Amino acid sequence: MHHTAAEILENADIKPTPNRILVIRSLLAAESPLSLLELEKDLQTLDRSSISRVLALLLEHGAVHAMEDGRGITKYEICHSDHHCSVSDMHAHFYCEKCNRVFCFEDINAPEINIPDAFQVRSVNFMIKGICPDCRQAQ
Amino acid sequence: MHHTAAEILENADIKPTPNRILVIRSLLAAESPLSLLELEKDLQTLDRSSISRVLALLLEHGAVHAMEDGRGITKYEICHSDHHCSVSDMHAHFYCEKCNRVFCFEDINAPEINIPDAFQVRSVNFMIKGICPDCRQAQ
DNA sequence: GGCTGTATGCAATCAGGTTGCAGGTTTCAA
DNA sequence: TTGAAACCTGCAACCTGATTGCATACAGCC
Repeated sequence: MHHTAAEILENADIKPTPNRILVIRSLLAAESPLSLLELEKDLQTLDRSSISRVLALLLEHGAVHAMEDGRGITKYEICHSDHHCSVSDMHAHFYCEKCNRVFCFEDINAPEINIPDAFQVRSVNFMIKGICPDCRQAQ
Repeated sequence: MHHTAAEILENADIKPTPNRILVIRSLLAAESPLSLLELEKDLQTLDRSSISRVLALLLEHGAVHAMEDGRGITKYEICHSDHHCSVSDMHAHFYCEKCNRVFCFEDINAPEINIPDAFQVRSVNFMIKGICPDCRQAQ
């Protein structure tokens, strides 16, 4: 379950370069999914384009999940399932329209979907939007 | 259920200007949700900013739904429930990663979500991504 | 060592979308 | 009927998130 950055890269069959390790560490340390720009802020020594390319590679190899928050901004989180991110892994997320943070509800899976066989499902984005507890209190 | 553009505007308490009627007609005529740029292509006489402002107004008054497809692009569709778009109205959508179209599954509602009370839910985005029947066949 | 392919950083570019502003139209009261 | 206020629209400029082209740097390998 709890892998190091190097292990995650090895599992995904990606060469562990310094940049890639830094990006994964940052994602692991975050308590919620991060956007490209949040990663850039966190990893000040890396160029945005480098982070973007690392994320694209990680996505391609299934090492991270991507999801859109409520504003068309993509957020990334480490995929915790060991090898295959099946559709049923996808848990729900909550996007706070005030503070723009994304929360994971690991225990709320995306529901069984029963769509015509002719559609080939690859992933599911299940985003609940509203106001988070912190922001409600602060109002 | 099947309203005219003017009726939809009246229901939403919005003054029916020509641009607004054109935008709604275009959305009604489309068999799937449209993005701002798709609307612009469809309504060649209207400026993109005008369409954008119409969409913002319609959204504000609950006359349309907005959803993000798989690439951070917002798509819009007419809200078919007569007056109040409660969370439970939200049906699932399918985004085809090949042709970028969005399909509605009107009969698949977003599931009951059971998240802590402290979170105030406003809307739900339930997007299934993959390959649509047409594109599978064309492969 | 020298070659090849990959990684990286910088700058430029792109795309979707919004905003500022000026001109036009509607509304409505005097 | 006139005039003021509010609203609507189009154009251009801008903003922001993200990607691409290109030159350099590096790693792995013979």
